[in-house]
Amino acid sequence: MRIATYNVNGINARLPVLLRWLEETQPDVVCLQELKAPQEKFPEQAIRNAGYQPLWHGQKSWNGVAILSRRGEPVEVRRALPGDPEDTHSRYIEAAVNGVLVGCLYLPNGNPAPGPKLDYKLNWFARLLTHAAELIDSGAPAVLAGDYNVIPTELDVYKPESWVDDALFLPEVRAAYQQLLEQGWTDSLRQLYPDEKIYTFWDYFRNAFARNAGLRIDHLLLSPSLRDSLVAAGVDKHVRGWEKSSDHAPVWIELRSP
DNA sequence: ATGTCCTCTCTTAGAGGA
Repeated sequence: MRIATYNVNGINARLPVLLRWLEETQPDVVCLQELKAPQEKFPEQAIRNAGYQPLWHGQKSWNGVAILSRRGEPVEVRRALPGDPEDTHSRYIEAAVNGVLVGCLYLPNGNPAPGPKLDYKLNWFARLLTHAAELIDSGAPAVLAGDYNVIPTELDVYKPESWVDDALFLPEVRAAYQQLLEQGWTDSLRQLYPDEKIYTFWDYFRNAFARNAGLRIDHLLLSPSLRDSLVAAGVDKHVRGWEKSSDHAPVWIELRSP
């Protein structure tokens, strides 16, 4: 079972690239972030024509998350992260798909930091930690996939010294990510490739992709019950080089069928 | 400070977000 995550940076602007990638790699489950489309502007028919059943939570202009499945209907569990009914951002959606609980998340960026945006990010992260602990306690086979906006370690950024004051790399943000791992979640790519430079995002600025000036900020975290099912993982880096590409590349894992 | 891309609007240029 292949599960992928892809920050599309505008699903309607990205539709040709998304459909080309789906056709090429045919992941079973796909988590999308940054739809940048209101609920009614999601390209539902095009996604269905590609063989996927979609579940999505849109929002005008910003954010927006979706789960696509070609292995039966994704059964919605929730479409918001618990813990703050006042939070209006569409940044989390969760569904049961083909026997796995899939949480698709778009963690706040947090820049400029310090400031209210960093505060929002840290509060959101605290809610994620609470929910993630409950998922582990439930014993369900679960994947938390998405754009975490966290550079976990120095190995995950082309030039760490340039990022020390950035909200993606601040000590308190990295510590929160570390807490997820301490709860028992497994960072799939690092599990299989502990020492390799692997990036999932390259800025549109300054010719970043050509220079491989990238960051690893898109992650697929596995609950303890899935840890031993992980058989492969990777980044579809070539997609970042396509015409009209997102600034992120798709990231995927392959789980052994139970 | 800058670079680029996407979306929306007090829309065809500029602002906000990333």
